[in-house]
Amino acid sequence: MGIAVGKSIKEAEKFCKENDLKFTPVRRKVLEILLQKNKALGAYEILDLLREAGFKNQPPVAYRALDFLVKNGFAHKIEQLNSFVGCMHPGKDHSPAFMICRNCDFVSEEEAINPNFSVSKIASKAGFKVEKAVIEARGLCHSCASMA
Amino acid sequence: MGIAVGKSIKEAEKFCKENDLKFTPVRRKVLEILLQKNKALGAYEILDLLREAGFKNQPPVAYRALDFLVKNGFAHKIEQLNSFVGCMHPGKDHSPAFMICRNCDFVSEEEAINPNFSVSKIASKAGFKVEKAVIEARGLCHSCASMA
DNA sequence: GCGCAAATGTTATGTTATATCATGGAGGAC
DNA sequence: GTCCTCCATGATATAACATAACATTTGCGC
Repeated sequence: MGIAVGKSIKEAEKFCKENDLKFTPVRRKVLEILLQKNKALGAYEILDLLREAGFKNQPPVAYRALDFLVKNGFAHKIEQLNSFVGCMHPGKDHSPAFMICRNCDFVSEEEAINPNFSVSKIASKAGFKVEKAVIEARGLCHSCASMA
Repeated sequence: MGIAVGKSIKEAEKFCKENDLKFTPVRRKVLEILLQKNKALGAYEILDLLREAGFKNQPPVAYRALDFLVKNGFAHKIEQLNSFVGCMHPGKDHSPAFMICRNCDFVSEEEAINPNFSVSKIASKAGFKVEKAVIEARGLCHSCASMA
């Protein structure tokens, strides 16, 4: 396990303790899987990895853990891929924007907050009150672009 | 049929003629459905409406027509809902941002282009080359917000 | 008419996600 | 400590979304 993964897990543990959330074994394991793989994984891929690790592997096992992680900011869903990534900036209040490489599937999480723009700004013109914004770009990551 | 719907259909027809695209009956009908309903529809809802209109209703019928419409800019997929909307600004080169009301399911399409912001700007810091950006906000539309 | 390419018809299946009810386990009230 | 409640998990089933693969038809240039 990378050291960064261990650190993130510890932070999640601490956050849960402070907020009366139960960081159960299956939730911890799913977060470890997401952080270790460091790419977008579908629920059923996660399920396979859970089985390998000795957990039960019916779909609700993965979806429940993922719901928990997403709801509490430890992971994000990538809507375009119907898959999930571990959060790179847990704990902090943030507006993520995801960059999804079409060649290598790597997903990087950037901060979308920008004083010049915001989805809210577009929205307010339309009289719309934003509660959650999804920003996902598809394209080529630096390393794949330079190979092409 | 609303007059605006007829107008959009005519524009689509013209665009297809000019670009050697076949605006076949099923493609036309799906676009009509999307424009008339003026909200996000799942492929299987569209399929039901196609059947009512006398078309075949196996899944590929809807998905193929939707692929055509999305590819050519006559419709968009709303990733968060796994559903589709007719395009409000067809023909023009555009970067849509969608506002999805969680109360009434109405989806409005705004223009996200802004020279100062852009997903590309966030991306370029990350060395990422954007080919397509998905921006979808969830929240409350003006009319639902004022009722609350 | 013939041949090609694209669209449609048709069957089957793959993939993603949730509903529902049963069971278990930790922690508080008493 | 025991009972109770709440939430998590176990387990089964099915719903919802999407595509693969191959056959058939249609429109069009020659």
